[in-house]
Amino acid sequence: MLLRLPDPFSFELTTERFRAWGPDLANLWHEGALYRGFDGQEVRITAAPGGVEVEPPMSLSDRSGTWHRTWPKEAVEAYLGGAFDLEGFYAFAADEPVLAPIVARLAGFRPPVVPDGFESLVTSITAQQVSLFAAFAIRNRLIERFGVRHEHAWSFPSQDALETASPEELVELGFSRRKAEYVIGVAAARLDYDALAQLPDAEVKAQLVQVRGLGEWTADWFLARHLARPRAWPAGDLGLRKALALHYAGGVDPARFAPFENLTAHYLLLSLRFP
DNA sequence: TACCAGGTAAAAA
DNA sequence: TTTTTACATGGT
Repeated sequence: MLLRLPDPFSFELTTERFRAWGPDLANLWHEGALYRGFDGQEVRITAAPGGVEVEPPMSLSDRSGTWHRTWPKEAVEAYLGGAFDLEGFYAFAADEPVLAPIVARLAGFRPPVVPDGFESLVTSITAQQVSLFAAFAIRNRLIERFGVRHEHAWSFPSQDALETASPEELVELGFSRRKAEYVIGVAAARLDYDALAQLPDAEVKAQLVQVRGLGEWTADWFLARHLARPRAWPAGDLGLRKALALHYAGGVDPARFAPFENLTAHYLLLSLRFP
């Protein structure tokens, strides 16, 4: 079925993240298609005029036991960054000397959204301190060991699976002992992700950084990549700092990018990989 | 071989 | 209170 996405939309740029550091088993790019599990079922997403083609429809039964053919339209739309205000951002960026050529070159890029809060946090922990090549390698081994396999992609490991893992098992996959404890601790913490999604940015951060292993950088990326908050700004991110140093010698106040900090960060980072 | 890479908590000063 | 250190892997 065709899922329309707000124009402009570039499937190639939006899915680039899932190929940039090698395969991503939870968001698997294979022969021009993107595979991802939604509610335990694998969906295949391909480029199509005006949006993307999504298949197969999912089979669900309602309370009366009747079977319906349906599909996770809202989930896939959110996953592909459908909620971002690209039109507003492009109007804003047109008057900004650095951003104007970048958004022109990367037109249609919608930052993909991590559909699951727990997955977002654990993925960030794997990326703390190490290169993204190393992070993806370790995360893929975590997914193969504790996730659920579909035809192509895997569903990310559940909180149950990782809470009952031992630190030693995660160390075998390449986690440091301390990061293994972070992951298991976050699983055991059973954060109320629905409740977090209702809170303002600052309160989400305040709650997350109470959890061992979740610092400001991780909380900022949770706001940016999972909750898709427009004002999220991962100020401590090494890649973002590199992009800013490249374009704004002498420094820049992020307030300059308000209220599009999240999209600005994503476009600056992607521009490093599309110079 | 070193060194760096989309951090964080805990120890030491 | 501020500064320093340990951490483990993958690429260059």
